[in-house]
Amino acid sequence: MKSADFGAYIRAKREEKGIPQRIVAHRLNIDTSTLSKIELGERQVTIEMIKGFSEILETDFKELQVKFISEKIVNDYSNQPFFSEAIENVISKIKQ
Amino acid sequence: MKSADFGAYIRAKREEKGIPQRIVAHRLNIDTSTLSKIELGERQVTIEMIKGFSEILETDFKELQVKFISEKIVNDYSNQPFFSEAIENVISKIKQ
DNA sequence: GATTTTTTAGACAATTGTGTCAAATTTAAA
DNA sequence: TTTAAATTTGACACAATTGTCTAAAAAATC
Repeated sequence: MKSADFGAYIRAKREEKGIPQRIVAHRLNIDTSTLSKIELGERQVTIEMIKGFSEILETDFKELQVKFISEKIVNDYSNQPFFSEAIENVISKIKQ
Repeated sequence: MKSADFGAYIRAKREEKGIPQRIVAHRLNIDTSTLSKIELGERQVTIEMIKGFSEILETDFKELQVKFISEKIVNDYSNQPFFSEAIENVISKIKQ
């Protein structure tokens, strides 16, 4: 599961705002070491962290949540046969 | 991650055909103990197993694959805020 | 250039999930 | 009902992943 994508995105946002890892890590109750690894793609971002990231990085929660979930799904399954059919099937399930 | 759903489905198909776990397990190179736990939802079905299941249970691969992936996605994320938006976003990514 | 701050790296223990084995239990067949 | 087959259970070793700690390295500040 490569996907340093999201971690890199977080880093970009953080540097944009000029906030050190120390501050973000504190908000998330994690070590700076862990955050560093997250940004480098060596640790997973969990969905529970998204709200915290959006708040401390002043990024729209909806946007970040959508980005996180959709990238995760694509990373996990897009190379699988019948991926698009599976997504269509998800939509069918939602609409019920 | 409850989701005994897929395991139960496998079991139903297997019993429909009257095939003992022993046979299916052998085809998948796993222990009957592992298969039992899979059917009971105590072990995960991996996507690598789907092809084998479809062959030994004489079930359409596409159908099983779609069922597996879509159920996994729904189980993992459907209770998250902006889930449907995330799925729409996946579709956007696919179409590129 | 020295000092402080930030970031990274590596080692580690803790946690979690895996498949297998052997034995127990349940089910089916004789 | 015995016997045999099928299924389940629990203990276990093994692997993968996690977050933290300490110290090193890199970057920024003075």
